Amino acid sequence: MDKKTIIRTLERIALLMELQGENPFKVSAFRKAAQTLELDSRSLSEMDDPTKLKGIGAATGGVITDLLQDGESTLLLELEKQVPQGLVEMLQIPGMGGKKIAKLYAELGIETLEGLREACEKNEVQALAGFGKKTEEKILKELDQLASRPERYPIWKLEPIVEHIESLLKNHQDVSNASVAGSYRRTKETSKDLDFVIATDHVESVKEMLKKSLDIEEMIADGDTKMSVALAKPERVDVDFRFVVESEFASTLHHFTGSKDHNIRMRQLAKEKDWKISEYGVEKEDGTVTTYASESEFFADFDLPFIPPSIRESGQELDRLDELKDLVQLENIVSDLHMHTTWSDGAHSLEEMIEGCIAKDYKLMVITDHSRYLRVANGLTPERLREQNEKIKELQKIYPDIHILSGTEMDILPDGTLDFDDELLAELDFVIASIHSSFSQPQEKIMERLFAAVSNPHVDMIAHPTGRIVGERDGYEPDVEQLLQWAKEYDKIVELNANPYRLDLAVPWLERAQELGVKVAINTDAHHLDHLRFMDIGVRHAQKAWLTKETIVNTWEPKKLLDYLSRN
DNA sequence: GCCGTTTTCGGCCCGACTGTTTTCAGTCG
Repeated sequence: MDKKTIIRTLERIALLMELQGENPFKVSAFRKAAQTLELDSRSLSEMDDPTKLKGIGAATGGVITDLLQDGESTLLLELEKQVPQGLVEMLQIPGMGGKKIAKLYAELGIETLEGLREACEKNEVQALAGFGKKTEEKILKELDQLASRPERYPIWKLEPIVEHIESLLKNHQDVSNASVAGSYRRTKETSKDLDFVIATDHVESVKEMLKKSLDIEEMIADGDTKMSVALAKPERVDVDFRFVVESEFASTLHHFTGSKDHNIRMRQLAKEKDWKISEYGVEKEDGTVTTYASESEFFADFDLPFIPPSIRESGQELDRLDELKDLVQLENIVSDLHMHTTWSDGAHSLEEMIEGCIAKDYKLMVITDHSRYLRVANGLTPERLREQNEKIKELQKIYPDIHILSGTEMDILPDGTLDFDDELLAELDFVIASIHSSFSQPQEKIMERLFAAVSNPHVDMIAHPTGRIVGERDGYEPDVEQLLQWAKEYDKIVELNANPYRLDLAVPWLERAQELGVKVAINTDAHHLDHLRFMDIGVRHAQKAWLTKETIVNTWEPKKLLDYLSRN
């Protein structure tokens, strides 16, 4: 029996109970028990007695005991018998929760999506108490859309939408403050919808502007303080707008940035002081409501430092405040170790990229164009690479304020050899190795290729180690644990590729890398000057794994990094 | 269902919106 199975069982029980229309507090007790186990970093065998944990009582503890003893839970088996499978799918329908689904099942015997459709078409649903004509119509409409709508949208699809909406808001005369909130602001890889908080004294005028400027497929809600729409283009994504007055902006932004668990922890903190947090401010013990000019002031009122949105997740961030001072920040970044120029498939010249990095106040940069194997990307032959190397040396004299290193992003070929020989690699300041081909090879072969790179003395870093595209493809699925072990053993850097398409490695692997003491570099892999801005997303992604400045080599001063690179 | 020393019963984070009602339940975040 492993911890994951226990957690999944408790969550499944909660879900099935919800579908029975159970008391929501009872349902959440099972969810909380699952979360308690999840948040405990110990494995099951390291735990003395999991049933003694706070939040686990007689019933949830009984489930754990059952699983440990018999490998199954009688409670779950019982529930699975009582609750038809099809009810779980009904939860995907917006507006349908446990209570309504339980009622439809109890009174009309509806247990599948198809059954629900038939009942609606026969107008049986609107006859139930608590249901009506509109509910029935809405269910039918949502059933039609169910198959076509993705559950979550990757960050790179949302980014242009967010930029567009933020610019609309910031350029509107009646908007004094506006920000995206929700999981997007927390830099989650994917989001279910978008949330915006808007400070204004003229809600109607801002709403009118948004209705006119956005391509809206459906108005989901249209109230005095909140408007929800489904966009038609470029994605059918739901967007929520919350309107507040300027003085409430900071606390509303905090509230709608979440996460839910972070907010619950904050509310518990407030409760200990006999205060009450709402999105409009903090109600003190004497009944007065305090508002804040910024989130920093809000946290300060609780004697807390500013907690970056990226780490507001499990609520456990409040137990790790002493680690905040070491957490990597954008202003700590002094170099970018992976970028392309017109020499291969980049859009800008060497000079332009150098000036772009100087504009970012970087102290060091590495030019890493593709190697010859990557024909589609105009990969450099050894001759052209040597030529580029010479050119960079000349440019270094023209730009003395930044260290310009000569590097390559060298392909690891499908047969497990490297694209350049050791003699050439030895002439370079920095060598990246990466896989761009034959993703579908068996893991064993992929690992053979990665080992060839890691074990080569000239290779400094493995770029985008899994080849994944967020929300699109899993990449070549290497044994990342093994790769990280090798990186430790051979003292190599693994990349956190900051391009929002990639964000590779993913957060759990970054946590593991730091745990093992493996060095990480956050790089933009810029193919365009504009891509240098991805550093910000990369840093926030790194924060989600609680990576420290020390772990991230591009926070290091040039001397320290150069010393490391000349270690052999 | 779980918790707790101002509690072993009564609250559990809190508020907006919709659709159903005719004062509120359900859902959502």
